[in-house]
This record gives sequence, structure tokens and C-alpha cells, in this order.
Amino acid sequence: MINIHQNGNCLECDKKCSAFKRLLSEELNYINQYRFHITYKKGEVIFKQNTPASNVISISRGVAKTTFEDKFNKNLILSLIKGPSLVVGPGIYVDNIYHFTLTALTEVHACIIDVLAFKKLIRENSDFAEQYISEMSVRAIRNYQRTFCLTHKQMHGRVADALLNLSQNIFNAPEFEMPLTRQELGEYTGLTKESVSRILTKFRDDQLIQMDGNIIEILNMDKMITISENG
DNA sequence: CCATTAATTATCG
DNA sequence: CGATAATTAATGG
Repeated sequence: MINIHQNGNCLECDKKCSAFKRLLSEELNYINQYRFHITYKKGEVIFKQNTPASNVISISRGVAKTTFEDKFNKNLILSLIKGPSLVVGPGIYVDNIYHFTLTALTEVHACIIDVLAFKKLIRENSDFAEQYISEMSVRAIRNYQRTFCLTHKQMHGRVADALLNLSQNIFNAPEFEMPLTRQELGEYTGLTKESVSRILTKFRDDQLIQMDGNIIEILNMDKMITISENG
């Protein structure tokens, strides 16, 4: 974690997440005083579960994951995030602790923003607050789908969901470079890495996907969606 | 249906 | 080259 910039300011920033677009010029100048821009390398932890939640993170570029970890080695990837996106730990309004770990999957450009400055803007600008609530709501709805996926679907459906989410919500393309290892795909789908591996080669043999090294292309989107829906 | 185990192969640093 | 990741196959809850 090196490479601290002070170049530019929030007013001119064109990588703002949508909530910040609701801020007035003077509010942007205010928040500008309480932020650090930083570049994380692939694999670096941005913040860690069970540590004090003193900041919110505005990711301008890159892909990250949120993981819920127990004391041993059972990890669950809660969500994948693509910038621009504002990552706010729910703990800031509960117990001031981060309840998940945020990790860069690619190079991530982000601003670390003081949580007190963020809360002040929430109180003072209802437009900003509403946009933030709206973003939280989108995540809540996605969480319903994910909970359903992990509790009611079986292997093929879960892997299909993972691929569809990457394709539709993260990369907006049928072809993309897989940012997750097989282990991580397992942690995302609640399967073992061996099962993930086996399903992926079956998908390839069935002409559903093409795999070229780390590049994955969904060849038959309709069938993939059917598999997702049928569990 | 799917995890576990184990053995083998590929890839990374 | 040694370590780590991915694949494949066999077994059993």
C-alpha cells in the first residue's frame, strides 16, 4: 500500500460513485479534505473484518471482493464489486467494526474517506443519503437472490449463477478474464474447488463456455440462464 | 448430490 | 526448481 496521490479533487473527479454525484460543490470540497487516494495491488487487503471501521471506501477503478471469514479457514465471498462503487461497512451505524474483509482482485484505485465526514454528509444532504439508501437496497435485493442460490440450488446452478454475475454485473460482456481462482469460485458458490473445476470442464465439454487460460466466454447464454433457473 | 481424499499435472515466482 | 494452483478419479456419507 504505497503511492499516495493528492492530484485532482473530488469536484473534478469523473470516477465518482453515484451517491457522490448528488453532492454540492461545497460538499465535494469538504469531503476532499477527508480522503486519501491510493492504489491497491491485486491481492491486497483494503480493510479487514473485525477491525475498527474508521473509513468508507470509494472504489473508482478495479474489481474487489467482500469475504466473511470465521476463525479458521472457511471463507464465504459475500459479493463482487466493480468500481465506481462506494463500499460502506454496515458496522459504521452499529458497532464501528468491519463485518467483512475487502480485498482487491485486480489493481484497485480508491479513495479512503473518513467515516465521520461521510456521516456528516448523510445528515446534511438528504439527496446524498437517499442515493446511498438506494444503493444499499440494490445490494439487499441481490443478497436475497444469493441466499436463495446458496440454499436451494445445486452445483451446476450455483456455478452458472457465478458466471452470469461476473458476465452481467461485473464485466458487462459474455467474455471476460476470470478474476477469481478456483478456490475463490468455491468460496463464492459454497462448493469445493474440485467441484467447481469439474463443473467448469463439463460446461466446456457441453459447449456452454469456452476457456482459454484465464479467459472465459459464455457461448450459450440462454442455456446458462436455464441452468441457473433450474438450479 | 456433493465433499473428501489422493494422485497427477500445470503454472507461478 | 520448489511452491502453489488446477485437474482428474475414486470413494463414501
